[in-house]
Amino acid sequence: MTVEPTDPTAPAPSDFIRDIVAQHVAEKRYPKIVTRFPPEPNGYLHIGHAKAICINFGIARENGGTCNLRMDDTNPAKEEIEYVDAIIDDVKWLISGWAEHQLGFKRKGATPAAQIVDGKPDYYLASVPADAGQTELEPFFASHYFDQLHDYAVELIRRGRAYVCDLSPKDTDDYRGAPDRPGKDSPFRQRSVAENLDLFARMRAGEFPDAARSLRARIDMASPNMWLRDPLLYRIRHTAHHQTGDKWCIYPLYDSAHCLSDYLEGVSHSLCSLEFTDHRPLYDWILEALGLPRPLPHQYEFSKLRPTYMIGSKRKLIGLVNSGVVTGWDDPRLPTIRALRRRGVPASAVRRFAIGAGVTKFISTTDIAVFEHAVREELNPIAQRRLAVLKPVKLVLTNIPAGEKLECAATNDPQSETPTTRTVHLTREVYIESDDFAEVPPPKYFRLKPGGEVRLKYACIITCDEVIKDATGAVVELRCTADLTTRAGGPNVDRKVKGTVHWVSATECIEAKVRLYDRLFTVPEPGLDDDFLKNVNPHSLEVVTARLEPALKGAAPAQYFQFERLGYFVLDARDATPAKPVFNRTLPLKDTWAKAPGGK
RNA sequence: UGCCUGAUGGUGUAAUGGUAGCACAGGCGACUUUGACUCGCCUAGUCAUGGUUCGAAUCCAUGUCGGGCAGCCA
Repeated sequence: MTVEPTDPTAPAPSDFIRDIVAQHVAEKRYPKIVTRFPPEPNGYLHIGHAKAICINFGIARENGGTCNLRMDDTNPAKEEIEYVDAIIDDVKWLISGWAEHQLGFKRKGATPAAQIVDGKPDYYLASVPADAGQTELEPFFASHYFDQLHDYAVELIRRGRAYVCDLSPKDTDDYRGAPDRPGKDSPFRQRSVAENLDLFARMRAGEFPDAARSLRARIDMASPNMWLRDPLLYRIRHTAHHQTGDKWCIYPLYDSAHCLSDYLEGVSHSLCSLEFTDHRPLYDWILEALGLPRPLPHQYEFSKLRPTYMIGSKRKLIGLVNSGVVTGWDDPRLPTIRALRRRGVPASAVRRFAIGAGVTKFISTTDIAVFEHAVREELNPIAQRRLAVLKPVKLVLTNIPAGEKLECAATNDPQSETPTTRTVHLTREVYIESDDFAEVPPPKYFRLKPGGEVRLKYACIITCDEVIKDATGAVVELRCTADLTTRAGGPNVDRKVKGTVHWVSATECIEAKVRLYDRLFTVPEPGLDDDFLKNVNPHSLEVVTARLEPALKGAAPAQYFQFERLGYFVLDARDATPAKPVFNRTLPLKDTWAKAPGGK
């Protein structure tokens, strides 16, 4: 797909959902296109969520609409406030520069307001742009609708569409039947409206212990769709909620809360992943049963984004963190948004990848190479070039006196239309990459070898005269001659040699810890195996002490660098200090040589 | 042996009854003071079988294979 996700003027890529939205826009079915991104605050966002974010915000963006960020927090037992801030932060980062004007928040503390529409009572909570700024804003919370949700539940009872059921959880299961076997009616199904109203009020008042009773929709215990077999709407949970404290001891379930939350916010298109397909008839049933006055939202499902070599399952992610395989939720090897960000992946690259994967109902796995391509595609034009040597070997230019500094102009941004340069100093002693020298070179090796020539990038051509080894036979020093006539401005600057090699001055460089990350797993689909920990790549992290050119001393977090011929790097925002820089390798450069028979 | 849902090169995706295209990956070559980038060329596909039609990836039927659903999780 040839989209430019970062270009705000780019035409929207078409897919089956966008086609539907376009049709609704054409027929003016809704006053405004409103989508939503509804994470449950019980974990961190990951690359899979990025797809949902891109679809929901993308469709809002393309239709002059809004996408509400809503915490789907109807289960106090599982959710924690700690995740809320992280989610907000991740979403804002991901849409920044692309769809931040679409982000819908609400005034702090706001709840849906009662209104009359077409003579009917109604509740509505409008969004305000998150970038409006004048007032204190917050995301939406399903828990902030508990009053209205409760009123809707009461209305369902009044309409004879819901009842209080005294069946235990175990009996409820038994009565439900199985996919190929109809369930049977609860003995409490025919209670009177008055009795149901009374019982539900007493549930709310806290008269019954957890799970003693529940509120159920009265639909059809013989439905082939399990979710229509009198699904639970409310359960009793004597648990405090991070938003509502101990105000409630009954909490709505996903199915009763989600559709109504969408409605309350004026959502037009509720876009979610495939596993909710079976819930859609229930989503529609609840909204229709209530006879609501405004246009109803509708749900459409798409398949998740599953890149190879990554895992999306919350449980497995927790397993990685708790087992100590990774250092935390933002460990750069993880597919969480925080981790990707720390690793040096720009938000635009996450978007490019997520959008490029397309929107379908086909359950697919996306080659991680597509992700890596998207990252390089975004980084190549913007990353500042620098020289760094990861695994140094000393090289002495015997014809340059100690103390002499030869100025060389190094290009910062070769992809720019107006490239700029900085100065690096060529000195008598430099470091080059140990990979760039071979005493017995493989075929087609055009780096440095005994008696061979190579260009020190931005400097000059050198010849290797002598190889010095230690007692164990390891190469400790290369003694070379520099041909200064091949420097920029020199008479032989245009002399060609096959190989060009990066280097840093041994006397001017700085030391830094550099983390070389590789994919976390050794198999493309680690999630397939329940014992996925055994597929962890033991070499997913290598830490080296590298030598960097002095310009890197002033590096700031979120500055993207390309260490020439090596890859893309960023300062580690968490562990680096001014005195002790730490860099993370985002990705290595593509390396055709490494794939060649002689290469590595 | 229930309901829902899907199937296009190795991977992902487009073609909405009219030339099966794009991207990634892979291969070859050009360029190169990054074995990067860029550029050129190449490899490779409609799940199967019937049917409708002048014409089918697309519509119909049957089959095969994949995924989801039996939480008081979302």
